[in-house]
Amino acid sequence: MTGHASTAVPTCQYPGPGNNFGVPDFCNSSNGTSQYYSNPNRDASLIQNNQNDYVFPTNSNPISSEHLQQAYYNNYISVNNSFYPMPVLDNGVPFYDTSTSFDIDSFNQQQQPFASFQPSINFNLIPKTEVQDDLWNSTDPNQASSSQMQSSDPCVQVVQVLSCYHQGGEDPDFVRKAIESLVKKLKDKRTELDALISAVTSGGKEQTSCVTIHRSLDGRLQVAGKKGVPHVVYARIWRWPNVSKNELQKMDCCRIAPEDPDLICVNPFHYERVVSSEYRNLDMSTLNNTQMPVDFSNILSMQSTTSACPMESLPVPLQHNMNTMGVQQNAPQFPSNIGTAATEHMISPRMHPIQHPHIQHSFSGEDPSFGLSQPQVMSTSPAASPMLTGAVLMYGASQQPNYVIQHNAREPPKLINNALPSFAHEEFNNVDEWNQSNPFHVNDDTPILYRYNKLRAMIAHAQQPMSESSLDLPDWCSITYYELDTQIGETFNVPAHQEEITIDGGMDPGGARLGRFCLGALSNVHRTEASERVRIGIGKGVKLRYHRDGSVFLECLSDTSVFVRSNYMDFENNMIYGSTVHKFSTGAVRKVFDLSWAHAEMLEQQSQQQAARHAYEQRAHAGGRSQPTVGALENSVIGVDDLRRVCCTIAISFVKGWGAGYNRKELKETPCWIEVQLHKSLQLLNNFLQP
Amino acid sequence: MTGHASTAVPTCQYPGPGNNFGVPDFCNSSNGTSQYYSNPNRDASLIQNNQNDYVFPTNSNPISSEHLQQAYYNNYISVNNSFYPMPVLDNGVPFYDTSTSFDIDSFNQQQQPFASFQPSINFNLIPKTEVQDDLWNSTDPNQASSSQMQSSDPCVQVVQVLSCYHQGGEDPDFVRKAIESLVKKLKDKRTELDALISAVTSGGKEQTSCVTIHRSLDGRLQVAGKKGVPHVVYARIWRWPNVSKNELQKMDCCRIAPEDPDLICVNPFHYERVVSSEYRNLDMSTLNNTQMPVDFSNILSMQSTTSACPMESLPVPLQHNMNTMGVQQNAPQFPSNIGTAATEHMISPRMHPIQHPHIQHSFSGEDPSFGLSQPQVMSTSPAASPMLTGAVLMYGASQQPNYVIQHNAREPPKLINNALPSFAHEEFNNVDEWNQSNPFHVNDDTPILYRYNKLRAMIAHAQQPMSESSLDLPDWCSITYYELDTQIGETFNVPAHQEEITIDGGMDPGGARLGRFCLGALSNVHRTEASERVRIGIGKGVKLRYHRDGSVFLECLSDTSVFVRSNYMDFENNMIYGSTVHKFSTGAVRKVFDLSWAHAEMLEQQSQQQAARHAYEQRAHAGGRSQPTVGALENSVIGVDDLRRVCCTIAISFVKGWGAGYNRKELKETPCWIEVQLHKSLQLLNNFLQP
DNA sequence: ATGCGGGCGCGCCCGCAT
DNA sequence: ATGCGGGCGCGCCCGCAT
Ligand SMILES: [Zn+2]
Ligand SMILES: [Zn+2]
Repeated sequence: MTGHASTAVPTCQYPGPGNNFGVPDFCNSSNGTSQYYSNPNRDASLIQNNQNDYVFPTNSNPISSEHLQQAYYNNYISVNNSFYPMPVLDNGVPFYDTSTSFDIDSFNQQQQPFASFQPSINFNLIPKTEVQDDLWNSTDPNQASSSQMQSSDPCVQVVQVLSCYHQGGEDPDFVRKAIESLVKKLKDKRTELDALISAVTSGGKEQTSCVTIHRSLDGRLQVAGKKGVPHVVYARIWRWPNVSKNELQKMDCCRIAPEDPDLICVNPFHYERVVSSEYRNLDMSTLNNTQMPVDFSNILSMQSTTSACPMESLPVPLQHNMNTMGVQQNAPQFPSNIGTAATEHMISPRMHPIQHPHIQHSFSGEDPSFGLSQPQVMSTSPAASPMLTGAVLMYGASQQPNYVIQHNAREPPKLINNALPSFAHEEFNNVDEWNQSNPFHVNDDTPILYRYNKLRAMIAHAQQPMSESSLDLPDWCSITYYELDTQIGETFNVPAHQEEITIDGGMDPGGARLGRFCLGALSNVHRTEASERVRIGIGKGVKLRYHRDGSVFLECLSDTSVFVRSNYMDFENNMIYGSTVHKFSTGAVRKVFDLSWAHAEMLEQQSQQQAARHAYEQRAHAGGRSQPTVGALENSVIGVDDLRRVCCTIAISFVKGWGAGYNRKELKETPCWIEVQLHKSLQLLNNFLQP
Repeated sequence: MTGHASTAVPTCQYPGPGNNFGVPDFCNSSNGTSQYYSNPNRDASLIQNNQNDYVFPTNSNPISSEHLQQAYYNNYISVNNSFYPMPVLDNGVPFYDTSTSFDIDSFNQQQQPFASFQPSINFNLIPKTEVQDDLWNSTDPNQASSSQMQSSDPCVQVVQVLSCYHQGGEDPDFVRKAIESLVKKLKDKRTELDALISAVTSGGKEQTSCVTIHRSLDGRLQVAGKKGVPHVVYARIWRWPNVSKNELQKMDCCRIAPEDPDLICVNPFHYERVVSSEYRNLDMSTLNNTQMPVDFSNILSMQSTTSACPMESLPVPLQHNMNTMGVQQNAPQFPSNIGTAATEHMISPRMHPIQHPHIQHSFSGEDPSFGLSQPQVMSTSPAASPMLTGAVLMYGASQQPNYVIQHNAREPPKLINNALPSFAHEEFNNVDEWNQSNPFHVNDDTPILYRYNKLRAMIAHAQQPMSESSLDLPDWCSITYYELDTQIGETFNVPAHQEEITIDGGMDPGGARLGRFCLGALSNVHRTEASERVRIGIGKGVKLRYHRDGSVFLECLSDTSVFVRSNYMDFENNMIYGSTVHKFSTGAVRKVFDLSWAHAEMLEQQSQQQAARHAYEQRAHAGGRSQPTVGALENSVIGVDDLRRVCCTIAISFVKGWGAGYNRKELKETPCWIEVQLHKSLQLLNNFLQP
């Protein structure tokens, strides 16, 4: 990465001798009978350069140089608070900064090597977006329809430009056809087509007028044999790949009423994504059933952080049931190897630790995390397919956290970005502050925040998940003590009536009766020096308090800090699960678990998996051009051991932290730590896994 | 075959405990909201028996008992001069004879063994119609659409009845859906649906009113994704499987004008098949080109009747070109094994000799020859697929002829059916007389007569095929003499200027100069006694006269009869190629060859093969449910050695005949015979085979 | 020009879930 | 009831052959 100013690099490359990236002059159509753009001067915002140049309207809100500098880090230009791929420019001038003309020749000579006219770009940094390449260089005979559009047709150029901005997550063939269809519908409505181009290419930064198409009788359109609601289709293409109809709300700027019988506005920036109303009245009945308590000792015995493949220790039938969260029994045609395959493929870290929130490694152009400006990444494989719309936003079990949130007594949490080089460490008093200070602050546009808001809505409108049947559980949690990756001593069960438990460095082996789990009494012949030293520091340890609503609070009693893995706390702080270590200073008390959250998370996982299965079956049924691989499905579901770790456990390391900024990468490298298994949540999970 | 009266057996079998084959009562629909047949007494022609019986209108023209007796021979009922499969009846009453009721239960219990309730039928005689079975017992998931029709829906029963009468030659899935679609369109037009049922089940014997459906804007409908003209679609299903739009002409009885903008009549018996007008102005330019004469010695050297696989002696490239009549070079994706495979598979006889014109062995229900009442059968394989719509109607090279037409001097030809037992030998003065005497006389409904009429139209409107270039041929024919299956002596060439040639038993080896081919001069050390005796009987032999229009006349000069294979004469007498031996008595003179006919035949073969190739490619492209086999294609094309034999040769056996009624089955078993190769026709054939 | 054949989307229809 | 999703045919469109 060179230090001097450079331009962004697009995901779609237009090699060609021309210096500009342009749309051809619509006035010079060789087809005299075409009604398309036959008036040479109908729009004042158009500046005509020469007969082959189409000049985009000058962007009224040029991006500041500091924004461009930020964008420089990862070769993406940020527009409208989101990252977008930027078309190729070789004049050093950002695309939106001035009136830049597109050269038709650059479209027609894609065979020339890209480097020949882009010498200033370090090509090692250019993300290879294979799907995009397929889009343009496809030799698929199924794409014959696009060949009907002559390359001389200006529609084709517009389609190609608009295709550059699609957000991935859809079948490229579908995206192409959908854009082709839209452009065709707009070709006689020049103003609206211009509005669409401006909206999309500016990423919504420009205020644009409505882009309307005829509304069909049932409000759906069909593209490539697939039906969809128009504004949802195009919102998915250009804004949120996985948005659903219920989540889209018209903004005030849109002049077309939602109930307009003739027209529908498909301007993707005339809609905002909101929490779906479908969760307002969420049915939590699965929690209130009074079915007999089941034996979930198998789940309890799982050791996701210490076993290389914890699923292997389970009985085979349970593995099948568990790994796909009940999907298996509903889909007999489901590949039978999905169980173990998912466990192995999804949890293992596929991603290098990020170095800076703005210096993300970019993956496939189809990756839903593409352009995500949150300081967080997914555990998803970089080879993720376009199907990966319901991907799990979490760190894998052995991925190192990049953030620390410091929890001091009587102080708000403070975020420390340990992924930055030490001289650049940033500190924010809370996530909101961090967001506000972030020049690329996004609102609800990122998958993780959207997802968390959805969970909050579910939690807010759900009934109390603490049903009577949970009173049958003899213990509310069990605690396992580890030194490094080895369990020391027996798992310690905390009975339901003992709502407070202290885990300390004491030596009393009978402390259980007094609500104490004395780690000092546990012997380890292989104990390391580091563990010896840390055990001394445990001191008064920590206190866990169990509330009747199922929530758990943690208080640090020790003189030294404890470091906590609590995915509920990640959620509360809008951090991706597993991305953050929560540092508890002496006296700090925080809620480390919430049963409603856990239940909502399980419901959402189930929903995602059903959607993934549906998509898989759909594609498998459709056959032909985009046969999904099993891998695609694997990537979109979460293994049950992940779910168990996220939803049903808390881990506490004494004295020593882990992750970015610490010597130890993983929790299981810390000298002394405990994992708390929360039984009510495990029971919920188990109920989900029942047929 | 038992001697007592029996009922006909259908191609589709309805096992079930009920005694009747019926359509359920439409008045007792369980769905109260259905508008379908909700008026219990709207049509006086309906007689209600019980709530599950639908009584068909009594046929006003019951078939006479003698017709039924004829039908008894082959287990098919003849209606309207054609054979139709007859639904299962176990009460001994013909379906059309009285008001017979259908029992819904018989449809719903197809799992019971058929024999258990049809004990009076000799099941060895029942043709196994696999395609029909597939239609009813299909477990193809692609046919899920039909499952949407509940078995309680009376539409289903009507569809099933109507499906029984389809003529084969179409994709069964398509047929089913097409009938379903039609019945659905007619369900609110009770009178027209009744008319359709009457028309189809009576095979047109009943005069029926128009059956109309809405006419689409472009006049086409779509069924199972395939578009077609409605009346053509249903005419193909119920009358002529391979009919094309141009061949269908509205009859006077139809009340719907062809140009009616709203309605189209799909009553298949409101149309007649006529010779397509597209042959009226047939382009015979291929004959008039003045291209250089080509070497067709390869064709001349072929000995189709004596070589087991004559193609093998040809150079490989020519084999490829010849076997598929130019299809090969136009279809690079064509299976490369079609060449030799076609030669072997199509020519060998696959059929047992027929015993009686009305006692045909029935083949697949999809076979286009199904129900053919002409005293002729095809050389087509009995395993012919439904694709076989352009099948070759001819006897194979080694199939024995079943008929003799006696040609006496100054008398019209007289047909003798030697396939009948001797006590039942029938003699007719000509084919027309035979047809008139035939109670099942058909008009143009049989493929062979249709085809021949088409050829006649082509001949009538074609230019004279005798182009100037043919004058370049040094010889107008060559003659090969055989004893049994062995050629004796050298092939005898007849120069173009020598328009008459006599083949006699003389001994003059220099007779060629005088226009004589003296067979008596040819020696054979292995000569059999039979050949010795016959050679004595050759006497003055035969005289061939070549006319400038390319036709050839044969005169029998011998005191004994000669027996002639002349496919032109077959054509002239409406006999299937190879089905007939033409017996020439002394003094008889007949035209044995016509060049225009030969050329028309080649054109038609080419057309058929192109259609077959098109169909093959279409299905191969479509893939999925009805992938055609290479065999299906093989069956629809004729090998070039067949074409050479049919179009370019005449064979004459002295004294002894062959085929049914004679001791010798095949020509090559006769003691003394000659084959005449006609060079102009061979040149035409060769031109067809040029790329 | 005209017919012909095929691709594909909206309208219609239907089943399913809630 | 209502929404949702999907099947399938007619209308529209287009390319090709003649
Ligand atoms: Zn709008
Ligand atoms: Zn009619």
